[in-house]
Amino acid sequence: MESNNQEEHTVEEVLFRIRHSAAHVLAQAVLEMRPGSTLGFGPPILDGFYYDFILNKPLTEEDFPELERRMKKIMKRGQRFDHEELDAEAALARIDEMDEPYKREYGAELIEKNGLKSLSFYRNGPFVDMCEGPHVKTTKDIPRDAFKLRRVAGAYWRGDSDNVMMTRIYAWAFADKAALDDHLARWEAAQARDHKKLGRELGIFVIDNQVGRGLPLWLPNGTVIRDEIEKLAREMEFKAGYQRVSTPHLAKRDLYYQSGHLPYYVNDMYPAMEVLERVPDAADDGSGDGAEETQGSARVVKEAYCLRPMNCPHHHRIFATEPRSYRDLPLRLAEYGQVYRFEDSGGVSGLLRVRGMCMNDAHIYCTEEQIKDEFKAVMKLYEQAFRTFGMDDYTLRLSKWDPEDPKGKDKYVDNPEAWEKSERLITEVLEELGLDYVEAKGEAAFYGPKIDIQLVTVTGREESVSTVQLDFAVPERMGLKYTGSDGEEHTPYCIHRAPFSTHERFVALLIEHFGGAFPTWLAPLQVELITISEHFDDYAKGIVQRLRNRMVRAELARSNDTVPKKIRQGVTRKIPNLLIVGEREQADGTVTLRRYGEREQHTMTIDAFEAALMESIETRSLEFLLPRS
RNA sequence: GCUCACAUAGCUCAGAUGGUAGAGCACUUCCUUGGUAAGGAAGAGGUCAUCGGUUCGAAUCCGAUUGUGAGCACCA
Repeated sequence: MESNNQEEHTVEEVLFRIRHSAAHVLAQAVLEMRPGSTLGFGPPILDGFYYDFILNKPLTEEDFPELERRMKKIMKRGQRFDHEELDAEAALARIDEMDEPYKREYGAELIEKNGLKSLSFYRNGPFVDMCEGPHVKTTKDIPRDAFKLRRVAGAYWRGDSDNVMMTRIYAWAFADKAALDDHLARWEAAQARDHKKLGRELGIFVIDNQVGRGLPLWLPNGTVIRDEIEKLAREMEFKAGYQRVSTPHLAKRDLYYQSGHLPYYVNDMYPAMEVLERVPDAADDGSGDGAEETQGSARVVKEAYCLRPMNCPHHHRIFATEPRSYRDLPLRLAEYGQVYRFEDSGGVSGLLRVRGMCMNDAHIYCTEEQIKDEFKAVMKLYEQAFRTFGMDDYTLRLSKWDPEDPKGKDKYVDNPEAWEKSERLITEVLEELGLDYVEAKGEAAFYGPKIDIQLVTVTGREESVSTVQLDFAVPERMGLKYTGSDGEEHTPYCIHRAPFSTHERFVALLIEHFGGAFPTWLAPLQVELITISEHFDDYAKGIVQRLRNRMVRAELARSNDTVPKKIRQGVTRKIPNLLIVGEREQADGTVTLRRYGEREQHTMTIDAFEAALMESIETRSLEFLLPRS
């Protein structure tokens, strides 16, 4: 796998040229099939390319075979890519000639805003595109058997939902057929790990539309996994000095006005539940102002409740229940709290994007001097958590505010000084811990900067899993105070953190991470007993009971099936440990272990198995530690 | 929310051009008591997502609604 940088760069550049050129060929073929259509952007991407169009008649995936045929024909012709650089005036004239309004918009912007003196065009055969290049020499240099049209989707012009929606055609493209085939095989293997698919197959969760979109029902197997994660989180938090609290799923709407959440969140919240009160006629002046008229009386909103979109205000109220001293800080309040967010319908998906979720939440109230140490402790907690699951393929993202964002006033608390200070503190934490991270401008919470842990799902989407956020704004809005050593009142800082994310998102990622084959400590069913025949059921039942007495999730496979079938079903269910028992085992007081994913079997005494099993569960081992024979 | 596609048994899917449904797995019963990835037989299971329209007749054609998937936007 060793390769020097120069070589790698060359390979990447070749791929870039191929994909970029193939995109032109796609556009060319689309214009053949749909003359008069308009072009958007058509860049190379990670595994291929796409091109955006305004089509005058829709294209669907059914048109792909013909589109691919036309593309191959163009490639066969070996049209030369000719580069042409036109000065601003000539360039705009050229685009007008092409009658491409979106290219025109972009070209004009490049000239006016970016101050380009000239624009670059590429022509191959009859097709001209405004484009920076570079390209391959001729269309023959695009391998005809290494691309595949993938999907048609909608995409807003320039990624702005206020703009027109274009039709985007995605394609895979590689340097040769082997690379494409390899990619397709990988992609299919990834689809098999999709948490939505495995979640159903393994009985982890269902989403029932009589209950509601984005509101998962956790089945018994999924609930076991949640419970195990929660147990781990509680242990880690207890050791780290957290205290647990428990608060309701809703609160009066006014609480969110006071916390300042409402203006930022109103679109993400379920509509408030309003409790109406009947008032006499006289009270209604007929204006209908907040009142609803019903025969002879009017109803006014007496109180309104919101399903909470976050737990913090509840915890803040707990902080406020008694006078706090600096000696009480840091105060760490933890709760697995259920929250509800009215996610846009198009975004809801499986367990990764839901409308009801249970968050591994905690709020750490501390002084300014304590921020860095608390942040560091939280970062270590993450690291430990992720290591436990063997997850190391993630990136840290330092999410900052964007002072230049035109919508900034609606997105962020307006306090530049506090933003700068808190971002500096967090940056120092990352630097002092020696952690690699990327910065993301404009991704901060409204109340402060944060560090997010970003994971890539099997379907290739990047998701935030865990988050640690520094909040310099809300405690003040909530009027939280503590008495400092100086005898004066001060406002605490608040650190919001969720190392285990939400159960929904975390379990989804764990399913994909383990491909549904969970380590023993996490597996819904840890041990299944398989008897050679019914005669050994009593022996097996004794073992099941013995394991259950130690809180091991063990079951006896039903005896009517043949041994090969029971094994097949156990493997299909991805049970980590199958124990086969028959005459030999009964006679010797042993069990024969067949581990998931292994064909080799290990016969050992019940005692030895139990000891090894308990060891791997208690240490939350990713492997099963076989006893030494 | 937007674009496109899709919706048939618990699951995975088949059902050209309109004539009211089929397989495998799972499930139930019986036979089988079998040493490492599917033993055999029988049975039960469907208002073809919902509502409306076209038609003598709709799973099939049209429309709306709901849901799902892939993208786009959003993602505190």
